[in-house]
Amino acid sequence: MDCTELKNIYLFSGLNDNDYSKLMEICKCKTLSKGDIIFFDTEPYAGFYAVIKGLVKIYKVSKDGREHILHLVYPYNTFAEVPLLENAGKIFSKDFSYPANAKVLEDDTEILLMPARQFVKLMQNDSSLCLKLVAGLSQRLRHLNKHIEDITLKDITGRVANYILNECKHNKQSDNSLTIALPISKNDLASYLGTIPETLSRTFKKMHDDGVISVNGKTILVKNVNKLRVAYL
Amino acid sequence: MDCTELKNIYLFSGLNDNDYSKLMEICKCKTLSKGDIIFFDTEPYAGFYAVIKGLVKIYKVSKDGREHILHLVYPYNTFAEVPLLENAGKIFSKDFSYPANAKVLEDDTEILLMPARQFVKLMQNDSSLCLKLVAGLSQRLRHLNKHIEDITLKDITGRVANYILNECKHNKQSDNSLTIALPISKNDLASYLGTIPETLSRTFKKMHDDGVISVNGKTILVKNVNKLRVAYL
DNA sequence: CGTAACCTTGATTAAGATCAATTCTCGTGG
DNA sequence: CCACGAGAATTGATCTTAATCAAGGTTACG
Repeated sequence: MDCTELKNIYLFSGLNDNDYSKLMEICKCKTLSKGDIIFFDTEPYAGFYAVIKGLVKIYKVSKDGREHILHLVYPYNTFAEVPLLENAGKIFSKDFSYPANAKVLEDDTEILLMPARQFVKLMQNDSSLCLKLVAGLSQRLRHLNKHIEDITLKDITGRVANYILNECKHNKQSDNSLTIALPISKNDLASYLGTIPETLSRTFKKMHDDGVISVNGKTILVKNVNKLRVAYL
Repeated sequence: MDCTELKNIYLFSGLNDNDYSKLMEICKCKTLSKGDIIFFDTEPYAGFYAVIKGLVKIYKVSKDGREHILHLVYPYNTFAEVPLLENAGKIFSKDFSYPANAKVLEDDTEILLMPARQFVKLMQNDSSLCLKLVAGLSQRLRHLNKHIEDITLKDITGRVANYILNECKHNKQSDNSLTIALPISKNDLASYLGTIPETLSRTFKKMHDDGVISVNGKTILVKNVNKLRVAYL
């Protein structure tokens, strides 16, 4: 792996070359397969990660075994920074564990590990890196706030419509009809939206019957973006 | 107001005196009454706030008028930092608006405004402040993650039990029976827990019938902490 | 006092979860 | 290349939870 990948990581974008070479020195690259566990929420904290290629899910399991996905981590995003950054100012202890579970969703997923102690040192001596972190964390906070809003203020149909509309933003084509490809299984999507596969399936069906979308495997053809927005959201 | 109050703000704790006097220079103090609006989510962003005394709620309103409380801000906590910090690195634009609504819940609430532009300058030239921000933001991120976990993985009874148990932590007394005072109306508590007053009332009633708690106005007598944990959570 | 906001209680309804049964899809080994 | 089996997805029937609707009761405060 070369420095280019580091530069693409949003949390690190716009740093100078000196910073990058320092980061290069301390990070460790791994290639993983679908289904691999990166960490459990019981494991001692070793550092945070960045996804270079592939897809990772961060999830929690409730007492009765139900799983809820907190984040889907796409390339060039980082995860599990919080325990590190929250305690960087203080003496760093070994008692921390990861805040959730992380599992790989695609084959040939490449991740970078940033070991905790070394990264803290770097951060404390580098104010531009520090400013970057402030910005990156704030962005994450905003996303999380949005997520809470979505799951508390919208019903399932609204959440699904919202999800589809967001996906549309990324790959915009002709204005009133386009296709999106689900990056995850419908099971996982259901969990991410705070529901179960059966309900998601029924919701898709209802939208299909309303003539708004048409679903084929992991491909969704959005027939009427406007109606999607107006009718459900 | 004196510097002591600034030092008590968690986001700023442990800075040196030079930092405090600089912060003092730029911040503005206000005293507000119950029901006052601090900002709406439509207003242009002016800076972030710290609560010195009293209580503030941060909330969103859904399309059909339902309100959901995202945070309750207690003294020495800050709110609305995200838009500022997220964009500190870039040129600061005036197009931002606040991410949610903020309303005062108690009379004689004192808040501090940190004007955006001035604070950004300060932050960019002060690495210890910057490190503090990283830690503070991370903590917030953790709280939010916890909140998501709570509202997605637990039913209402579980959320209420969870809330009570958390309050118990703060004012711990004898181990198996104690009282807590609700800092907010039951309406607001319901909204914070992602439900409505009727359901909250019924949940309290059920817990009372089970002999676990006893509610009198804003005072809750927890009769059996253990049962609360084991039976509902 | 009197009025408004807050709280409680009951009856009803609706949304979504659960349970159960099939079908579909796809990767693997014969 | 086909067959098999496992996981994924769909569908239907039923049940549970919590929201809604409606009506009193209580509290706080001018």
